[in-house]
Amino acid sequence: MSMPDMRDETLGKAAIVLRAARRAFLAGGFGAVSMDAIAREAGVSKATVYAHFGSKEELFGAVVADVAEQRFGAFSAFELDPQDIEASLNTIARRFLDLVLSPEAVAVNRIIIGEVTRFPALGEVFWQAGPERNRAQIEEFLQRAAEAGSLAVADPRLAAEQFASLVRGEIHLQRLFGFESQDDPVVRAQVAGSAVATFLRAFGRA
Amino acid sequence: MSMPDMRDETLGKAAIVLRAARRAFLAGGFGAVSMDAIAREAGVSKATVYAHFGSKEELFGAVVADVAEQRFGAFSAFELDPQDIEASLNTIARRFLDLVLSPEAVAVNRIIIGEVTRFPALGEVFWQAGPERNRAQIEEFLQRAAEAGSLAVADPRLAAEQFASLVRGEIHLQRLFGFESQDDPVVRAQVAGSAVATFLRAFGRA
DNA sequence: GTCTATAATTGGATAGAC
DNA sequence: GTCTATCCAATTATAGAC
Repeated sequence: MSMPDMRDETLGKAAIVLRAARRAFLAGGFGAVSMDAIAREAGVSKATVYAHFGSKEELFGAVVADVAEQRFGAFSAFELDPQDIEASLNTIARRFLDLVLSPEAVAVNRIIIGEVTRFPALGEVFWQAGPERNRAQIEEFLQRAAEAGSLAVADPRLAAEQFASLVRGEIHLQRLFGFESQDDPVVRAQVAGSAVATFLRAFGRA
Repeated sequence: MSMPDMRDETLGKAAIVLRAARRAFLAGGFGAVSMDAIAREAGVSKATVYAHFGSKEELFGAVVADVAEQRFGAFSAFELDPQDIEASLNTIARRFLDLVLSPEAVAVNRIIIGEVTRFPALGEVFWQAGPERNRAQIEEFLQRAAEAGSLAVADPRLAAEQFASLVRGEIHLQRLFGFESQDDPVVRAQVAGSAVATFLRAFGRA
């Protein structure tokens, strides 16, 4: 349970530690962050950290679970109109891109990918919480659009995957590789627009 | 300089250490591998390791440079016929997919992404050595295909990015997240084929 | 250059008082 | 539950002999 709006004073020590650990791990990864550093940043002793979390691995797992519980993937497409197909796809593309390029999402992705060898369970958990939810949302909309006759989509699941891949494009991978450039909204809108244009050439009705 | 075919006896100690470090880092990442382990695996003393590489960071950087130098990205598309567009695109897609899904490529990607916060320079180096080369190869072919009248591509660079994104698809990200499933060639051929089909619907002439 | 042995430090984890 | 103080193992790095 994450309580981002509460002041430290009203939080239990466990929550304070968890919050500090989250900041630290997201910023530095697993290996580069020590329990000493977390305790220091939380303003408690290391013994207190261990009173609530049995080990560094356990604390790390709790952080990941906490982040995942915030429903990273959840962006909705339910209210969008399948008739106005180009505008709706553009909206979806922008929401999706803003989500996957957000600093916190990038940080979490980096950590999971970097530590999945050491913590094999994390990959699946996070895939379900993130990309899988996103794909489901997109698929739902494409299904509706196909039924409304706005798109020629035979396999909505595959089309949703391809749409997501097109929108993510190179920029997502670049971000994972540490490129901080191209952060301006203009580039994002352009990337999203190009992806939608290509998708519509492949699956559009007109 | 990587000399993968040479026996240990003919290699200098530096090369032996580098090779052992490469195996170790690729298997376990940076944080989980100790200099002791590398020295042991190389069959030399730790002092010898430090005689050739000043620090763990420096050794890690040398490994990354060594891997990058093998031209990870280099797959060629020069000999493919732009007239037989579908077959050629399928060949490109398969080569590209086989490359990015190869265990070594996945391992390197994981490490770079996981450690880019600690080693900011690595990201750019590897991007140039990998994805950028691939994109250039694809772009060159699309350019030729456009000139031959096989494709309706206005912006070859953008089209190459979109082609690469479509082919990589979800499966690449899944692999980075640790999914070892779907490794059979049938799935790969199917993924590549779907990507090419969608790409051709968007950019094909017929 | 290479080894053995060891220094120096870090970092995960705990004991014991309150 | 929380703190101070500490233990202990692992790890980076180096000294000194050959």
